[in-house]
Amino acid sequence: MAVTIKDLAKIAGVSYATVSRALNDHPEVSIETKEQIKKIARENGYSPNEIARGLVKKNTNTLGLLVPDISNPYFPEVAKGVEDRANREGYNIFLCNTGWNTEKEIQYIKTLRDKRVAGIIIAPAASDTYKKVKSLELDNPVVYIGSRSDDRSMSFVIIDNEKASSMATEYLIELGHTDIAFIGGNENSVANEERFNGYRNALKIHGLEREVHIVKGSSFNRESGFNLMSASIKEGRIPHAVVCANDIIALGVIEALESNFYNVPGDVSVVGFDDIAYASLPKINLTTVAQPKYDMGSMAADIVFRKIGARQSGAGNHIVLQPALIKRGTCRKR
Amino acid sequence: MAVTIKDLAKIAGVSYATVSRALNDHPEVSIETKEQIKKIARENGYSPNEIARGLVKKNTNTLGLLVPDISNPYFPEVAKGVEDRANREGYNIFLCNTGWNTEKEIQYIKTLRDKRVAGIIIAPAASDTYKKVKSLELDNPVVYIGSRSDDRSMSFVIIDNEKASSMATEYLIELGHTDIAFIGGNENSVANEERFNGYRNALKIHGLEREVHIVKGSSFNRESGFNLMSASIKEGRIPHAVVCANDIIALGVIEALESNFYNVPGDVSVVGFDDIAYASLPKINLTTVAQPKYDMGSMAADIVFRKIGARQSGAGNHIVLQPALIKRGTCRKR
DNA sequence: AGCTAATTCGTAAACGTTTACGAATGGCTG
DNA sequence: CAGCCATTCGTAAACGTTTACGAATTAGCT
Repeated sequence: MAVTIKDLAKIAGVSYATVSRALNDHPEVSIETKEQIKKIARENGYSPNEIARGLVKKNTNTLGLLVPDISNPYFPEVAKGVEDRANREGYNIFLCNTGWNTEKEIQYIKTLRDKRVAGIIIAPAASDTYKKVKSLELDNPVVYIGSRSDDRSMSFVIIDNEKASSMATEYLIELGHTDIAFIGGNENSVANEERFNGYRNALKIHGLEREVHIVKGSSFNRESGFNLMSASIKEGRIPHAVVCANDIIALGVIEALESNFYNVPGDVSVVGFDDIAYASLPKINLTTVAQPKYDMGSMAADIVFRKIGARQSGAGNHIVLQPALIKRGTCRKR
Repeated sequence: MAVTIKDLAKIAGVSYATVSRALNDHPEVSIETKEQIKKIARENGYSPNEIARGLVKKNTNTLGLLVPDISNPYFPEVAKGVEDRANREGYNIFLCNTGWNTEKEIQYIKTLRDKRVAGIIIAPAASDTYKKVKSLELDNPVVYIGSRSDDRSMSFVIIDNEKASSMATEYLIELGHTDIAFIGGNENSVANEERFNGYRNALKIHGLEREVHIVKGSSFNRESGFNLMSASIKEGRIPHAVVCANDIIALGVIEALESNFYNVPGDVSVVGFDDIAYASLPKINLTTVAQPKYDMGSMAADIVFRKIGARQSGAGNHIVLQPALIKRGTCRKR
């Protein structure tokens, strides 16, 4: 159907090798024939078959990006970072929404591998993502984003979740809160665990350990935050403050508190995590810890490209960026 | 580097055609050799080269999806719809963020064409997207999502933007507002235009035409909404109500109003468009018109697959879904 | 003129698959 | 036992490119 390089060759009266060279601006073809061939290509609406080209060049100009939930405003931001960076290199990205499901993750990674993507960027769904991926023994460079495994051979770009969470918790402690709860997201998520650890460590350091008020997480979404907080309220457990594993969880938590006539921050202080765009709405005004989402995306892509350049896989690249506590309106002195 | 079908053939002591057939479960190879070959494939970590396969099968199992701004929560939702539907067919999707830029759109489409995607789903950036795309004379099936051109040969899945906008405007009129403003998004966006027309028609029908209070749009984002409303306020133009081309614009509008000490809905009623997830937050509680975002995505993918099945391109498929006015808390009787 | 070197192009192989066609083997029927 | 069909596999071509190698032509130089 589509016009190929051979068709052009027939029209131009040259061999198809010459056509290929002309279109790729090789020096060993004369200016005139180059012009001629390019003209013919234009006139016939020729479009190079990238997949044929990819076969011989062993390069698909394609990256894979796995995110747990593209509906969480955190991820579109990193996706943009990845894509913009990839674009500068002429690469496209496969977006894969894993739904916090490691099965689906592996499924996706396998097809990305079969499609011979040049690299894979993973915002992992759970802690066993790492082993599972490792067991795949991929040839493709992989870089994790948002959380890390302790396997130093893997590359990642993260913020120090634990420290960030500690910062948030200590801020709450400074404000005079002692009964501080943690409401988590997916329990098997590494980021969730790190954030929980940061929270607990901060309490421990300030001698508040016995006050730890854990609400086990379930999912990184509004409903989960709402339900967990509601349940806690129903049990009569009303903490002074709550640190949430996520901004959207925080939104659900606030929703639950206020629908039970607890004022935020009047009665309960709340701090989120991620600083999604909607956290800064005056009506929301959520105190939270910010991550450089876009930059994390572009840096992850950057690492992939470095790995592609350097032929040997080499050691893992590790980038840990600084979080920032954004003090807004959902926390108050007690 | 990677193990190929020929390597497996050598190990198994059969021809590589047999290997191919075995791995694809062709009937003409005996059960035993099939098992044998599959075992060898597993042991050697064989992964089929999809791009080589794609070359001969002329099929990449890949779709392209163009969205203007993945950061607008509307688009991740349709992206999910597209992706989930595509996944059921074993397809992956290239996500392309066009930034409301038709140049970038065309650029993307060209590389998608070169990469021989099976189909392209476009949430167009502007009204001239249609002609530009048409002039590309693509072989790939294309379906538009979110807005249509009058060229009936093109496929699309949309809601009736004009009607939806009319609904919203009439609701405002019913509530007793007469001075109703429209704050738009990107001016050359078709959806924006349709929504503006719906607004104006509603006013006309109710004899309010002279009251039309147009604030020309600039972009589909919060800053734009904020700036336009702020400017209007600065000029002393405080409408009774404002219909926004977008939820995030509405958020910006509300922000501007309230930071100037106008109460919503006490002083000014506001209605948005899209019903993004954050519109339903109690603190936001935005009255808006909802689109079945996820379904629109999956239906668009559906059309693509139908087109792939039917060899001839055929007529355009047109799906127009029903919007729903979601009455929440940002509108009040006057 | 004769030789070398540069320029320009064509031939063919390769990338890793799928698949049409044909060949070999074996079993069955009459 | 001849003939035939079914089963199972191999050979080779094809998909649309890139590129190493070599051939042909021209130009430059002595």
